[in-house]
Formats: sequence, C-alpha cells, structure tokens
Amino acid sequence: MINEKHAVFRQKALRLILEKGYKGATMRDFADALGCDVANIYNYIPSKKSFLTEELFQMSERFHEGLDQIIAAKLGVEDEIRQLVRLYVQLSLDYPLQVALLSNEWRHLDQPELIEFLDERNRYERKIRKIVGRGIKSGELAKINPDVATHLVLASLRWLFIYTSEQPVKNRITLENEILSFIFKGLLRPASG
Amino acid sequence: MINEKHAVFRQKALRLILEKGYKGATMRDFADALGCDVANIYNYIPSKKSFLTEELFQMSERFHEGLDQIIAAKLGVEDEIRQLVRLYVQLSLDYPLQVALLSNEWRHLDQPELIEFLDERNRYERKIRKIVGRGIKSGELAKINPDVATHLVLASLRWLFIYTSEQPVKNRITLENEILSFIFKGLLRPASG
DNA sequence: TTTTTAGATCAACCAATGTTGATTTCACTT
DNA sequence: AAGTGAAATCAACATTGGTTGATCTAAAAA
Repeated sequence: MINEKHAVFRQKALRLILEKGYKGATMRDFADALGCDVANIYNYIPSKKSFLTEELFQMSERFHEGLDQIIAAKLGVEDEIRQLVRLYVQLSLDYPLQVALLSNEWRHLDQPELIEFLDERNRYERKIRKIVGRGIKSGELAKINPDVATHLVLASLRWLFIYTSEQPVKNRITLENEILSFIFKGLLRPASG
Repeated sequence: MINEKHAVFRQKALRLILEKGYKGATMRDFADALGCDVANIYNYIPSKKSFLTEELFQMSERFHEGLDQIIAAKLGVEDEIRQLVRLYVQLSLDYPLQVALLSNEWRHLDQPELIEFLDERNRYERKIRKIVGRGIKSGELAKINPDVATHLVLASLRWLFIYTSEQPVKNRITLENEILSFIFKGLLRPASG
C-alpha cells in the first residue's frame, strides 16, 4: 500500500506542516510541493485529517513503546532517566517532523480522537512523573515539587526536534551526554579544589 | 481607545487561540464567547491578523526590555541567569496567554512582520547565548556545547506558560528557586557525607 | 492483445471564514 | 429635546480550502 510516491508525499507534507502548522499548510501547498494536482493526493491519503491523525498516533505509540520498555527493565531511577534521554534523542533524530507534530498539532484532532490522544498523553506523563516522584522520595533526586521536576525533565527533551529538524546532529552520544549532564547536574561547574 | 469590552474581548480571544490555535479559533468563535455578533468585533480590532501581530510584538518587546535591563546591570553570569528565570516566571504569571502566543502562533504572521519577528527572536536568543557562552568560557559553567546549553536554558523556561495558564501558582518564589536549582545544579541530590 | 488497475488531470462543489456596508440602537452631551 | 458618536445588528460578499466524480493515461497482468 505504501509506495515511493506516498513516502515522498509524507515527507513533504510533514515538512510543510512543521513550517506553517496543520491548518496553515493546505492541500494545495502539498500539491505544489509535489508538483502534482490537488486531487492526486487523495491517491495517497483518505483525507487531510486522517493523515494527521495517523501520524500523530503512530508517533505517540513509538514513545509509549519506548517508555514501557524502559519501565519493564526495572532499572534504578537514574538509569531510567538515562534511558529516557536516549529514547528522545533517538526518536527526535529518526522522526523529527513527526515529533514536531506531537508538540504542536494535536489540537486539530477531532473528537473522539482528541480525547483519546490526550488520555494517552496523560498516561505517558504520569508514568514519567512516577519515576521522578520515586526518585525524589527515595532521596536519589533533589527535594523539589514533583510536578515541576517532571515538567523540567520533559522540557529538557522536547526542544530536541527543533534542533534535529534544522541541522544534522554531529554526534548523538555527545548530545545525549550533554543533556543528561544538564538534567542530573545542571549547568554550574562542580566546585572542586 | 481601550475600554472594558475591548479588554474582555482580548482575554477571551487569547484564551481561544491558546486552546485551538490562531487558525483554529475563528472570528465566529470569538463572537460566540463574547455573546455578540461577528461584525461587532471589528469595533475593537481592525482585523484578526492585526490583533495577532500586535499581541505578539507587544509580548516580544516585554521580553526584550526585561533582558536588556538584566544585561545593562552588568552582573555575573550566575546572577544574570538568576534574573532571567525571574523574568520568565514573572511574565508567564502576568501574561500566560500572550506568552503562549509567542511559542506557537508567530508562524501565522504575514511578511514583512514575520521576518521582523524572527529577526528579533534571533537577536534575543543570541543575547542569551552570549551570556551562556561567557559563563562556559570563564569556567563558571560546565563545559558543554553553548548552543545546546542555550537551548536547555530556554527550554527550562518556555514550558512555564502551560503551567501558569492551567492552574494558579501558589508560591512564585518557590517556583523560581526550583527552576534555578534545576538549571544550576540539576536533579541529582548532591552527594554529601 | 485484451483486461485491469493505479495514478494523473480537470472541473466543480460546498462549507467555512474574514471582512464590509447599511442600518439601527442607545447612552451621553449640549 | 436635539444631536452626536460609539456600539450592535443584519445581510451579504469574496476567497479559500477540503473534497468529489468523471475522464484519461499508461503500465502491469491475463
């Protein structure tokens, strides 16, 4: 079902949605980018909205899968966060345009998909909040409002797609380590004698 | 020129744009929220786009002003970042809906405002990058890619409007300190004997 | 060769959306 | 009481945007 034309369409459409937003990127924009007629696009997708919906849930599932694997491994809090960073860097490198969708375009889902998406996102964030909360309770992490801490961890990861969709990342491992170092130890140079 | 009706309109319109995006929130949505006719709104604003444009640049200027004051004070890097956090917490508390605009809706500006806005945003980010870069060079901050560090600092602040537009913040000082502690020292509890 | 089938093309439709102009309402000034 | 000006109402317009159906092309299957 998915052939090469379809793949080219996806790539161009996602890029346009990143630049202009879902509503801002029109079917005619897609057609222009592909050099074909508008009606032609309906050979690839049933509708604009269903395209968005499918891409969103597909990407959402990738994050869920990754997170569930991390949790299933039953690591310590520090290693779990380490793996979480790896997950975000990997997905943001592999699917920058879809990760961008996840940040900005979910509001344009229709019911009932919208509520379903938000439910899943809440479940996802609760899982992370559980990890963070456990770390704070056990004393591995600093004493801080768990909600704020969760927001901060996620915020430290969610900017990645901007970075990866603009320029090629030279060294993935270095990037991971820098983010990890920031999340764990912050920006200040450790005081040493 | 700005009377009470105008203020109510702004509030409702900004809230709707936060929820549905600029293109998703229609003039008729605004009218419904106000309980008036669509045409009525043109008593308050010249056009939908000019409303967006004005709000965006007004908010952008508030950030510029705040940042310029910080820089003019010629503090050390650590204090500059401290003040930057204060600035973001304050503006995100005072103008959550406009800060949200700044994150998501600038793409819908027309030329030449779009290019002007992006220029200003670049100038702004370069200023911050300069602070961070100076801190890294001087050894006050950890050795890390300055671009990544800048992204991380900004990311640690840009989520705030989500938090402040959803629920009232109990203690502003605590919030500031938690974010600061995260940016400077990270999540890990400092090892101590 | 004939048949089939995916893909391209063209024209058009219909709902939604930003905007305008004409007219009316109504509070406030003189 | 008359007049002024802002604000509300109503109807309508022009454009845009997603989508469809009919038709044509051409390559693959039979």
